[in-house]
Amino acid sequence: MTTLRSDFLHTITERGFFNQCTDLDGLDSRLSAGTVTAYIGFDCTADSLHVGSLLPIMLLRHLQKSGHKPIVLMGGGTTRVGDPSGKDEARKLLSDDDIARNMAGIKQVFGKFLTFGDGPTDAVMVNNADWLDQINYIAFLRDFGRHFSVNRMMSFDSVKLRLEREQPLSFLEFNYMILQAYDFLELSRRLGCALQMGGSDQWGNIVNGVELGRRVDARDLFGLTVPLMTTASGAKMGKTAQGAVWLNAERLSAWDYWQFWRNTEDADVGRFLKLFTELPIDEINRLADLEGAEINEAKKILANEATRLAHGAAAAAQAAETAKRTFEEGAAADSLPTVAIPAAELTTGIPAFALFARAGLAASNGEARRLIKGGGAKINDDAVGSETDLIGTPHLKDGVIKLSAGKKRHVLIKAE
RNA sequence: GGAGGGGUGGCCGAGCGGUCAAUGGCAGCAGACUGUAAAUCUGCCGACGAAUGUCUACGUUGGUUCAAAUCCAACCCCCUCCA
Repeated sequence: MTTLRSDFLHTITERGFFNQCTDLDGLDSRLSAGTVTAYIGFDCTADSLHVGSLLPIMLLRHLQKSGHKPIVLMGGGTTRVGDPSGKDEARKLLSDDDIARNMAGIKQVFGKFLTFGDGPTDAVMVNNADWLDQINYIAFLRDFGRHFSVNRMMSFDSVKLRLEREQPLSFLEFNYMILQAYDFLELSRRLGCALQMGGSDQWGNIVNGVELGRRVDARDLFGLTVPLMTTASGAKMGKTAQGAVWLNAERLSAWDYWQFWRNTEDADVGRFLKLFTELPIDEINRLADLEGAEINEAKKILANEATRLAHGAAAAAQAAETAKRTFEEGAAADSLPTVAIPAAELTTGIPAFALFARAGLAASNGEARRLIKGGGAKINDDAVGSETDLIGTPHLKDGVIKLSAGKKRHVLIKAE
């Protein structure tokens, strides 16, 4: 890789975002010459995005910060088809209502990371349902279908892998890449968009769009992908026991979000700092070189920075403070997740297993019993003797009862 | 349309009349060791119940049987080959 002149490409390669590009030199020149408009598409398959989407979101953020214009494309239309990339099975079809609801949830996330508006480098959000829903089948086939070679489409991983594994691929899904290619063309026509970015699994879809633009409009379009994120031990990024690591506070509290980053594997700290914070590279290198227990300092900084971006400085500071009180001082920080129980019930006392289940520390009474039998449950930092012990008013300390499941999961019980 | 094969717990995958809440692996939870890490080792891992236990589960619906995930029938879905 030779020297890159544009700030954007320089930054993202340095920070580990770069996977591949259709024409790196050409893109570099274009970015150096002036403002470039670029887009990334997002599925509307859930009502929030999760950490898996954070990489492309950060990419758009860097794009905007280096003086270019990001477009967030909501896949309101394409979600109705379903992207087969990287999947062995067709996703179940979502209803239009679901899609609309999901889109509303996702929109909230972007406001934290990008500046929206009407200015030349302000981000805009568009929905591909706006044009895909209008398509006339025959006209579309004649105008664009002829530019796609089925032979070629079969060679793209999203299709090829499915066929090789003898997994079914419906014609509906087969069309996905054509629609995504068409999106790029539409965006280039409507908004002068010249670059599509996405995860490495989107490469085939992106290339198709670049080619369609050249064939139909003789446009120079570019594609760029970011690597697929996995942790150092090979797990997919952003999935935990409780489910995905959501970016919406409604789906996952800032405290849990902070904890997710705090628990990063050692081997990932440097890489994650580069990708998910905006600290200077020198500082990151220094942090990543910390050894042994010292690297915990780097993890705290990672958690602080990442939480600040998604939930704001105040939430990040509070999470950090709560963590300090809870883990370093062993105290019951009053900002731990709290569950209110009617005072009358506490007076009577609640069996320990039932309390753990109600606090959300166990999914069922049975699981709570197992937790207690296995010695992982604590009340006010003392192991619970028996699952049927009555817990109530006598256990209140400073007005709260601290329940712990293992070392990391804590909940405060308060009377109401 | 014809001939085969298959649908089992979050996933993969055994079981093929009772001893099956169902071997094993993965994932997950907890414990030990550590540093709120990884790796490793140990325990747990359907729901409800203090408990003998009760209930719900092996594509769906019926049937045979004292007894079915296991046998039979119909139906639904998937795969392979043939037309």
